[in-house]
Amino acid sequence: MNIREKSHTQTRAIRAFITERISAGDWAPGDSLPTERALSAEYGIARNTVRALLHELEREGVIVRHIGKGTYVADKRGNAKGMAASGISDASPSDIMEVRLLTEPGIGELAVLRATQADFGELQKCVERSEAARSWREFERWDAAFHEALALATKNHAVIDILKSINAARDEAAWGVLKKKSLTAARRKIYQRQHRAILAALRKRESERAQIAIRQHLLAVRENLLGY
Amino acid sequence: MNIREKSHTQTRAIRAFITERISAGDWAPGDSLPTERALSAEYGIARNTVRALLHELEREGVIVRHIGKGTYVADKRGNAKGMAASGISDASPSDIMEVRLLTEPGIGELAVLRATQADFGELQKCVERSEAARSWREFERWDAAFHEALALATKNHAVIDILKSINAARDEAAWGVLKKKSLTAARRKIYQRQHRAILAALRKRESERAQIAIRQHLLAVRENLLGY
DNA sequence: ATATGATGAACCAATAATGACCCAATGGTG
DNA sequence: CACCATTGGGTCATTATTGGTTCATCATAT
Repeated sequence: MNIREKSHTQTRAIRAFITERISAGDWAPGDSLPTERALSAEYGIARNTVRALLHELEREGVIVRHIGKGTYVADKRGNAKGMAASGISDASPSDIMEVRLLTEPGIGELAVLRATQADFGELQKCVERSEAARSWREFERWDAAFHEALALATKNHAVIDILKSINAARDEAAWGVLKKKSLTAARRKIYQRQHRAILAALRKRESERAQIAIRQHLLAVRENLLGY
Repeated sequence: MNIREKSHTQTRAIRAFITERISAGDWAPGDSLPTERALSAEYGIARNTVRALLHELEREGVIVRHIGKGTYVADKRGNAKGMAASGISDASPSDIMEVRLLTEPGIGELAVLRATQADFGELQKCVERSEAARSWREFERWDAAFHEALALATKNHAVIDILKSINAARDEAAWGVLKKKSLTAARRKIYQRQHRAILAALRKRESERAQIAIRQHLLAVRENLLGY
């Protein structure tokens, strides 16, 4: 294939060439395409021209691009497969907190009904580890583990999978700054007390109290995270 | 296998390589993996990068790590394969109905707050199409669409994704028999009335009534589907 | 001559990866 | 018992890569 013919409409030919390589499976969905600079060099056209091209493809939903990461062939729904298989995408921190408030009290209700001693042990471990955490990141991880253990205690696979999705979404980049800023030492203390309160209510099989405790905890988290 | 390409998004390839060696039995369950520092040297990537990799694998339950001891291939749950495509797997019809009862009333609450006229139109369309359906399969599809439209009305991406997961799970094989058997003409009539009741409550922005209507509907579905 | 598209280069912003350094738990060894 | 090497846990500043942006300039067709 020879594309070396400097004409104004040359872009079209190259565009067709690239879409062909994509639809031919040469570049599979989820895969990353060569970088703009690489394409520019490979085809001997200016990077600006490549960019104009890719911009079109992006608008058509054929590809997805991210600064600092690369260009990916869009799959069924525009997830680059580089990221976590979370099942939840495009969700804002506000969205996530809302859905947590929606689901987690109910999860507590089920957990009260079905939790075993082993589940309580796991929850206890999470509480202790989170209290021993020496960094906000580590605290975050054990906090997430606590809420996941709560879901595991329900013995409901659908509940478990949903909470895993939520945790995965929590773990995504956009949160980083928010979490770090919101996790002061004082707030960690509060969260720890709330975690212990939740666990205590579960242990006593007090459904109502457990739900309220979970709700309070999540409201506190949201308040600190988002300011409302 | 050559991974020496030093692109700055190359850890994915190395990650794949490692999981491959694990699933190939190269590193058997219970065995210890090379140390972080060894892997770092072997693959020519920084130890921090290796750590990020292993951290992912740990979260996915593929490996277990202990300070001072080492990194081990997890031996227990068969999570080694990979994530579920839809986000929810292994969930029984009973699980699904439980999680629907847990979440959908709350979704109704949010929908009351945020639904636009367009959303009402979409819901209306689903109701009418489901009533015009000439097969139980078609009815099912519009019923699922109705509940998804409800989620869309919340404008919360996390809620939407979760309901899509639930719908995907509903659509799986194991349900077929149950659904077909449970969907008598009389029951379809009841469901239709309930859908209309839900939509009416939403239109009047009556949160409490909408939630109750949704709950009633789901209880009826569960009763017909599972007998309790 | 002018309009349009392509070019090249410089710079910005987000992300990935690195290297250097420390801490904490574990298991030996003297 | 004390000490120490090993191993994972974590932080931080820095570098490299990648898409995002802008602008002055050149080339070609009309």
